[in-house]
Amino acid sequence: MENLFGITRLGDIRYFCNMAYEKKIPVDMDCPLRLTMSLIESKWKSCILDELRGGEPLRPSEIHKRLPEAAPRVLDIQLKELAEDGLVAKTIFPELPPRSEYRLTPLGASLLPIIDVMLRWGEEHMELFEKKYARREELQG
Amino acid sequence: MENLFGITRLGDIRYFCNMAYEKKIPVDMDCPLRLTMSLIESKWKSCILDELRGGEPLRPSEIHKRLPEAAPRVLDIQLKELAEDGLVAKTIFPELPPRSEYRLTPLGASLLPIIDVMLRWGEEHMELFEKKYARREELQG
DNA sequence: CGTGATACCGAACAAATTTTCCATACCCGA
DNA sequence: TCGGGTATGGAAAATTTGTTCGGTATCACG
Repeated sequence: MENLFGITRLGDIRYFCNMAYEKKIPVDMDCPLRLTMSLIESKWKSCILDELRGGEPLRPSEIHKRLPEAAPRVLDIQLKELAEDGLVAKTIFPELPPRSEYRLTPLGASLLPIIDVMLRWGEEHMELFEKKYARREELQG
Repeated sequence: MENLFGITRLGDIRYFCNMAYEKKIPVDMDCPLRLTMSLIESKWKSCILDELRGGEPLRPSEIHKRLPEAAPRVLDIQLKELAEDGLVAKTIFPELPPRSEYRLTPLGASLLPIIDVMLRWGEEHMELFEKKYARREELQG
């Protein structure tokens, strides 16, 4: 009935991914699809994984530069969540000014085929959606 | 500066998917990854596509039965969005009591490889996340 | 006549996510 | 000293998404 934590029962197993936000509704991980989606569905996570695909570690400032449309605060949060979920590893160097690096873990790298196929699908169908949806040229940016 | 429709410029191309909700921030479809994600990232869309994968059309009531944990209202909304995005086709039969069917379009079917790879990844890593995340046995449902 | 199934939608509310602004603390160069 | 870059986080507002309840309408069954 209620959706409060511990009361709603969505499945036999209760997990809480994405701990940067305190959730009241547990992620239902009985469903493999929803498990996978829950790890990558936030706005910029798939893009972050794509930026890290090469294997070389990236500093947060570099990730910000490569995804300039993302609010820096969101990238911070999503990097933290990706790290908590074990998809990226963070290395902090005890230096000043501060320096840190994020790189894909093997678990995160195992998601790359998913990123690949989504990327290809998007490239192949981008033109279709350009035509499909109304273009709002009258609004000047 | 502002995020109001028509003011914020996120890219050269402005689209508004998921028209069941009026959005103020346009979906940035310059990025192929975000285009693909925007079509399937809602809570139950990937599951709906998975249910329709066989090719045979399903009635809404049947989809509700197969996804009992989803709120019926959400399935209605997401089916509508999937139809608006061209991923499923809806057939309305002029009968009483009312009858309708949803089936995958070729465009929607072209997403199935993505669903497949996400489903397999989830199945292969479900056990890992069962161990990884705290089990909340003390809360009885 | 009352109940239930069918499909769908409005509206208010709850929850989750993103955005925005500000703050910490240190270093470097002008 | 002032401004900029570095990494990170609090906090509140804005936005998006999901939930819940109730309503429309018609038919069939008991």
